[in-house]
Amino acid sequence: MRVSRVQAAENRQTVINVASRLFRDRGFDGIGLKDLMEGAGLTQGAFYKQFASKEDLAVEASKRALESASGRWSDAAARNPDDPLSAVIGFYLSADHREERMDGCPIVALGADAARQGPDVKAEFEAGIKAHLDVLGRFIAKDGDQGSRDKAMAILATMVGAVTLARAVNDTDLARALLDAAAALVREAAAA
Amino acid sequence: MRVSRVQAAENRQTVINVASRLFRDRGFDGIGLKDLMEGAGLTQGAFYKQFASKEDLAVEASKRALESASGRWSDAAARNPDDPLSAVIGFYLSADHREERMDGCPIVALGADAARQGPDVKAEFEAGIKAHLDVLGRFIAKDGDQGSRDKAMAILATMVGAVTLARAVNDTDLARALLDAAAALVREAAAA
DNA sequence: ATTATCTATAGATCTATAGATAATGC
DNA sequence: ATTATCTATAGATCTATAGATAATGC
Repeated sequence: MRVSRVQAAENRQTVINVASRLFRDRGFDGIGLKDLMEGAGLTQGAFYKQFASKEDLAVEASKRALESASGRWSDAAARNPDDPLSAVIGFYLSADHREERMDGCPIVALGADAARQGPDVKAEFEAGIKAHLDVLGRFIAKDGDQGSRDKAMAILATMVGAVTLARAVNDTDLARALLDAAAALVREAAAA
Repeated sequence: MRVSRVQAAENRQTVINVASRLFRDRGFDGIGLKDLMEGAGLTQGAFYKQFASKEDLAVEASKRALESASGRWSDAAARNPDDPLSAVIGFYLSADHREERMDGCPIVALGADAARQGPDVKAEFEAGIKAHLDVLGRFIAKDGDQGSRDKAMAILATMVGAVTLARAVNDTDLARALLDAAAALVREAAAA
């Protein structure tokens, strides 16, 4: 039954990856350790050799989800160096992103959950939000633009809020209008 | 043990009011029927004569919270007819609002939770979001302003996103900067 | 010898229901 | 007679722990 250290380390990573997706889909309180471990092909009993508590996993899973998310932003920007903002808007403020909670932005999926968690989870969100702001700041900054950090903060807020609103309504036309209106404001803010 | 119809109706309203606050504080999955009912001075056993299910209460509590929230917006606007936008920004994008999850905006506190709920909860969020947009649209509209609904959508997204971000971080200075940056963008958007 | 995972379980809590009680409302 | 609330409980699930197992790693 015992596996090698390498395998155990891999198992740990698999649990974190699974949790980063299932927490986004169902919330920190919406899924139990049994289902999380089974999602990684293990049983519940193996959990506590790998993690100190469910909250510990929430910290690791948040970190993983946020790093993946800011990575997606910089990848999209790198693939479209002429217009990185449009690249990010294109996937973030899209109907697809509205529908893919499990693989979408963790700030939208779990930001309100994080507000109810302890300082360790919030520390990961803080780092992840700063990483998003860094990516945004890099491509909206103009020569001698003092306020690009402030612009990045307002733009990130607009984008996170728009997807939150779009997901909270039934009407897909309203959802689309919310995303489009946010995209327009983001473009204005970046151009100003 | 039985109470009058009037008293029973009052009890129902109390449970809904308590739930509208406790759900915002802890999430739909973060609090059980026992604590909800005790918060209203009743026992768990009385629940199912009043509500069909926990989800049914989630629907009623969402409706109550959202109506109260859009009411707060129009009240603030009515008290400051010269500058209603500043009135709303003043309380919504404030440090106080960041800290009062339980009595604050339900779109921020429960929007991501609502995305995981059934269509009935989402219908209440949709109605509540539309009510917020109506209030906003009323005081940002200028003569012949075709895009005021779009502007209202983008502004609401910015405000909801900013409070979400501000609550997800530990650093209160960063939280303040996020709220202030959003306020600046909201003013620009409304003025444009 | 150590240990990652397994099965099994403790003890708490969850949603929901059943039956008793006591007051209302006819 | 009806019924809002109560106590009690069913049955499921939750987090966490204990002890067995079997493979690793020295």
